[in-house]
Amino acid sequence: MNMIANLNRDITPEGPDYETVRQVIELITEDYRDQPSLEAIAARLNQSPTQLQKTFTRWAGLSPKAFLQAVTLDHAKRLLRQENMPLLETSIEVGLSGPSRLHDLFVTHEAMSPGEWKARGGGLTIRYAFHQSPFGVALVMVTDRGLAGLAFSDLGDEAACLEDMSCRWPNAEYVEDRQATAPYCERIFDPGEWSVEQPLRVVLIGTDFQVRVWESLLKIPFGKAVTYSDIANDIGSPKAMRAVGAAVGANPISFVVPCHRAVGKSGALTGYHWGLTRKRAMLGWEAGQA
DNA sequence: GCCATGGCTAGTA
DNA sequence: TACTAGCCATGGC
Repeated sequence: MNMIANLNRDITPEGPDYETVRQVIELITEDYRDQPSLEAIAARLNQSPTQLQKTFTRWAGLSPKAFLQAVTLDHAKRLLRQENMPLLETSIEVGLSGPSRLHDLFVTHEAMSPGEWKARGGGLTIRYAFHQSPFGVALVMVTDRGLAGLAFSDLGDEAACLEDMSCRWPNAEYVEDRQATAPYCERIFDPGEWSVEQPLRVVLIGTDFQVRVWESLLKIPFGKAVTYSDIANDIGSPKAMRAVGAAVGANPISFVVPCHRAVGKSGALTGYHWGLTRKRAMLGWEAGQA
């Protein structure tokens, strides 16, 4: 698995490849009509084309051109069409009864009781810290029951990011604690650490409906995509696709609960709480690991 | 009233 | 044909 090496390099502070990647995707997205050449992009970023090519390929496992193709409408449509059936079969048992193979990052999850949800985090101690990740700065939040939150931020926006997350559970007590969060962060972004024996523990804090949607998201395999209405079908409310969209958007544990794998029926990416650019990056990166 | 939806229609090139 | 803008039913917040 070459992605292990990729990730380790990215997590070190001196390997902020994501920043370069982000700018490339952004540029291409803005100017996609005139399909800027590698030379043109490199010039805009003040880098040599070969250097840019190398950085990008190291990060994504894909050349910039191939990466771009992986994030286009056509590709997303193909993903949806060929795989539509087996993706969300409700065969997987979810719940507290031990590790389920929920997408490739093995996860056990438990949901908060309605009472705990209503308390808006009251009585809960949440430890958090910012870490480097392949997708920019990551805010990791844990409780003693497991991972509760994962968010992303660009450099300099950490405060807003923390604010965004902490107002979801306003009554919780927040403690900055790198010691507590670091092991989670390493597990999540290092696929070598993904194992059935020691699944990642996550706590889903949300309404009943939201938790059902998030459980459904956990069933989407790595590198695949489903539509919002697929999810609506899966949870038994086929007409609630719009509500599903809202619930997907409220997912507090991005990446681990793969909300970036939900796209519109047309294959359009529609939205992403942490920025469409980041959604593209995640989808393209996953395509490159196959 | 909001919505990270989706389906339908009518108007363009 | 093919793409777009507009309209609205929908369900959970």
